[in-house]
Amino acid sequence: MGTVGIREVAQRAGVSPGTVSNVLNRPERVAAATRARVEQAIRELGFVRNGSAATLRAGQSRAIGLVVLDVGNPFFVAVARGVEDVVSDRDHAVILCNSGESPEREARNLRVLAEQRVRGVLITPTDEDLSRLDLLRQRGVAVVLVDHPATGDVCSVSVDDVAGGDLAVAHLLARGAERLAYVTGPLAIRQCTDRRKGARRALRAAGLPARALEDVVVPEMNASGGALAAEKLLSGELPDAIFCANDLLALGVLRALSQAGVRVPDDVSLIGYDDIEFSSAAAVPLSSIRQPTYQLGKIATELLLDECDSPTGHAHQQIMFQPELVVRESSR
Amino acid sequence: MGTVGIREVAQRAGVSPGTVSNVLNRPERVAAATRARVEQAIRELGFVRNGSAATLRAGQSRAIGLVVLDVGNPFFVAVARGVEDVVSDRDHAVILCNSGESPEREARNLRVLAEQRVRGVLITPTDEDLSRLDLLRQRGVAVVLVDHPATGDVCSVSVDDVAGGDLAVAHLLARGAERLAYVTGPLAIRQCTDRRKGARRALRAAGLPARALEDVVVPEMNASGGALAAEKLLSGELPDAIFCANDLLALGVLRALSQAGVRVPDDVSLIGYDDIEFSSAAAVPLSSIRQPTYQLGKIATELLLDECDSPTGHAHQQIMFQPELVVRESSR
DNA sequence: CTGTTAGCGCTTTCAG
DNA sequence: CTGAAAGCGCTAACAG
Repeated sequence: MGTVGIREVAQRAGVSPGTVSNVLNRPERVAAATRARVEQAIRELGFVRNGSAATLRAGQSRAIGLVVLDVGNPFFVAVARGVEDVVSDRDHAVILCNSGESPEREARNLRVLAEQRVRGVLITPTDEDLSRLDLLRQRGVAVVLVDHPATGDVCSVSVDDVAGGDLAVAHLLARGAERLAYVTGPLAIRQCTDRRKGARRALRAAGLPARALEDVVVPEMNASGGALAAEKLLSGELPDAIFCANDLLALGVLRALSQAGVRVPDDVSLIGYDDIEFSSAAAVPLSSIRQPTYQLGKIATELLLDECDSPTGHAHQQIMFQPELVVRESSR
Repeated sequence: MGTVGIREVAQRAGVSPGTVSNVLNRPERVAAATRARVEQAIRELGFVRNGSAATLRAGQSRAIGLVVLDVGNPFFVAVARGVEDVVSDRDHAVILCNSGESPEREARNLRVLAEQRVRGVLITPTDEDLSRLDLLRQRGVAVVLVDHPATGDVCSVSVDDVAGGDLAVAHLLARGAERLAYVTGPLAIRQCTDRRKGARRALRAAGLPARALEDVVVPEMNASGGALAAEKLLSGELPDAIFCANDLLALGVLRALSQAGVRVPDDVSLIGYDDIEFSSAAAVPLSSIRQPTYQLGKIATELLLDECDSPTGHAHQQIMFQPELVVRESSR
C-alpha cells in the first residue's frame, strides 16, 4: 500500500508540498492553473489528507464532542440533530458519545475527547459534579452544558425543569388527583430532582402536603424502568395519577399497567416528559411536557463555536427555555 | 496553557520520554517503581496523551466508523449498542456517522473516516453502488456491510429481507387481504426492494398477480413519510392491507389513518418491519417483522476487528439471519 | 504566487 | 530495564 502523502501529490503536480497544502486549505491563494494541476494529481493518486497529522500540527481538531445521557432516547437524538446541522454548516465534525447515565462512562468519554483534542464539548452531565469537566476546561477546551443550567463561568442551554414539573402536576391536580406518584430515574440526575421540585411546588400551591406525591425510583430512564416502576405501584394501592420523569418511562408504565388490566386514564391518569414523537402515537396518546429540543442543540452549538472562535471576547451565558404542557388522552 | 506532553512528564519523573511511552502502552516492561513515579507525574501534571500524535505515528487510530442510514431509527440505535459493547471491550472507540439515506452524505462521512485513519468501517450503504467503499478498502481499511448482504470479497451481516417481506405479506393474505399496498422509502435502498421482492413472492405463492400490491414510495422512511403515504392512500380507494417497509413508516401511516377516521385493523390491516420497541406500545399495537438487531451489530463488529487484526489470514464471510413474524392487534 | 523548512507529540528501534 | 534519536504527514512562517 503505497503511502500517498502530500509529498507524492506535490511531486506529481510538479509543485512543492506547501502549495498542495495551500490548495487544500486556502485555495484562493493559489493560481487557478496550479490549483487545477494539483487537484488532478490528488484525484489520480486517490490522496486523502491525514487528519491526525493536521490535528497534531494545529494543536486541535475540527471536531466537537457531544456527550448525551442516552442515545436511545429520541429527546437526545433531536438535540443531536440540532447540533449536527450547525456544525456541518461550519465544516466541523461531531463525535457523539453516550454516557448511559453513568459517571464512569462519562469520564471515559471525556478522556477520549480530550485525547482527540476536540475544540469543544457539549455535554448533559450525569450528575452535579462538574469537576470532571475541569480536565477539559483547563486545557482550553470550550464546554457548554446542554439541558443543564449552569450557575457560573460556563455557558449552558436548558429548559426550566422546575416549571415543567409544576406544569405537569398542576395539571394532574386540576383533574382531581389527590394521591400521586412520581416515577423517576436516579435522583443524582438533575432533571429528575428539578422536575420533582416543580411537582412539589404545584402540590404546595394546591395546599397539599409533600407526601401526597410518592417517589418511585428506578435505575434506568427507559421503558424497562417504567415497567419496573409499574410493578412496584401495582404491589400497593394505586395512586390517582402518575407523573413520569420522561416519556420512555411513561410508555413503559403505560404498557405494564394495561397488561395488568389498569385503564388509563380511567383508573389512573398519566403524564410523561419530553413529548417525544412516539408519545402521541402511543396506545393511549400520552400527555407530556414539550421542550424545544432541536433549538437546544442548535443554540448550544452556536454558543460553543462562538467560544472556540473568540476565547477571550466571549461572555458566558446561561439560556433557559420554558417548557409547554401538551394534554392528550392519558390525562383527560 | 502550558503544553503538557510526554516530555514534561518524563522530566518530572526523572526518566526519558520513551519510558513514559512504555508506561502508557506496555506497562509490564517497566519496573514497578519507575512506573509508579511516572504515573504519579502523569496525575500531578494532568497529562492527557495526544491521540493525533499517536495515530500519526501508528498509521491508524484505535477507532472504527459506523455509518447508519438514520440515527433517529431505533433499529440502528440497537445495532449501535451491539457495536459499542464489542468495541469498548477491546478498548476501541466508535465514530458514529449518519448518512440520512443520502449517498452524498455517505460519501462525506466516508471521507472523514478515511481522514481519521480509522481501522475499519461498518456501514449500511445507501444504495447498491459500493464503489464509494473502494476509497477505503484500497487504503487497507477493513469494511463490513451491516444489514446488507454482500456477494463477494467483503464481509457482511444481514437479515433475509426477501423472507421478511414474504412473511409479512403471506400473513396479510392469510387474513384475507386481496388488495394490498406497500409503503416504502426510495427503491434505491436495498432493504426496500428486497422486502418488496419477498412480498411479491408471497403474492405469487397465493396465486395473485403482482399488481395486487401497489407501491407507495415516499422520500423518507420515518413517521412523516408514513403520513405522506397515508394521504396518498386516502386519496384513492383504500386497500385491504398495508405493508410498510419499516415501523416508523407504519406508525406514521397508523396515525394519519386514525385521524382520517379509518380503523385499524377493521378497515385496513397494517404491518411494519423491524419491531422497534415503540411498535408494541402504539395506539394499535403493531404487527411487525423482528430482526436480531443487537446481534447484527455485535457480530459485524467481531468480524471487522477480526479482519483488522489479521488482514491476511481472514476469510470474508457473509452471514444472514432469518427474521421473525410478530403478530399484534394491527393485523388481527 | 510558490518553495523551503522547522517542528507538532508520540512511538519504536537500537544501544547501553 | 532505560535512554537517545529518527520520523510519521502536515502546516505556517518566511523568503524568494
